[in-house]
Amino acid sequence: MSETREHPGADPLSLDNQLCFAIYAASRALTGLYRELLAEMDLTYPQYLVMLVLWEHDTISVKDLGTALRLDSGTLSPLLRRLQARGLLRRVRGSDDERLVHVSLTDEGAQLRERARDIPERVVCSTDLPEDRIVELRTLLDRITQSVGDAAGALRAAR
Amino acid sequence: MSETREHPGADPLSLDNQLCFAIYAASRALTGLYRELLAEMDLTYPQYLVMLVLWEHDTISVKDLGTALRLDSGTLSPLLRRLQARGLLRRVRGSDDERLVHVSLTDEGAQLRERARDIPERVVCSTDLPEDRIVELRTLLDRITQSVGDAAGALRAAR
DNA sequence: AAGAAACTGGTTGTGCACAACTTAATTGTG
DNA sequence: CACAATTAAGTTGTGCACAACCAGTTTCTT
Repeated sequence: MSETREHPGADPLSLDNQLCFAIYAASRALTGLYRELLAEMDLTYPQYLVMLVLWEHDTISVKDLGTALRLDSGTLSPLLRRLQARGLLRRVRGSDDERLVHVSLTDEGAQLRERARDIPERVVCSTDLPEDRIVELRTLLDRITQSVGDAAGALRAAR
Repeated sequence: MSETREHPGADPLSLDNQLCFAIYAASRALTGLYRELLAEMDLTYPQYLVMLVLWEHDTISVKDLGTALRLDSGTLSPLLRRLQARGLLRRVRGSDDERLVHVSLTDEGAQLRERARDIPERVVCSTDLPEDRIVELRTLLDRITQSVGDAAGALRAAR
């Protein structure tokens, strides 16, 4: 086996490293695309995800939001604070259970939905994959997220 | 069906949102697994990627490193500084072209390779996917990274 | 009822990512 | 040669992501 290489991008990494890097690279590429698509609305991709959930639920606790997006309060708190500062949502401490904070849309936040309507289609076109491939891909990725999350959790527990 | 829904048959999240979120979630899950596996070496996943490249190349410019990992100097500069501070690598300004900085392994950095040997296998086991599925997945992801990167670049150029 | 345990959300600190800008070196062109 | 354009790396600023820790509530046990 020759070690000759002139292009650093073409070096052999083992199979799993290739896969992990592919997921990592695809995630960043996708975030970059959303950056362009969301620029006019001045939203980041994680902020857009929060808005997607709110457009469906209208009101939800920080905890449930974190469960849905698999993000903890250390990520969500400042993100929600920024969206609140922009007037897109409200946060009110629960009266029944004061540990809960309920997040809900303002009118402005609800209206933003219209401006975001065409984003899903634009993204799916940019992926340049037929629908059956997309479904296949998502299935495999969900499996990985599940099993890898379990494995990481097991390691964490054993630590 | 207790919820008022203005969209009768619509999915909670459209297909592309599911795919993008799946990639985003898988990427974070994988990073979390690497966090556990790399904890004893005190490396982050991006740092591990840099070390992987260096274990292959031994010496490489910051520019080529950025090309290989698709990261810019704003990300790499502080990351490399931290690895250098730990004594894992050196950075020397080029003598021929003084704009270039050449990154190379110290003995300690090279030795770390042994301790990282079993990580690829442990990760591939945690994914719980057969090899053919992994290859398939990587192929689809590479296609997405390519086309989405192109689309984002086109939007960026048109801005 | 009283204390222990669990839960929710928040803060702080570290480390990516990336845009925008700066500095210094090299290259291209007249 | 002069000098504009380009390139490489670094700096600064913003925003995730997550660990670790904290404060206030609730809930479980005794």
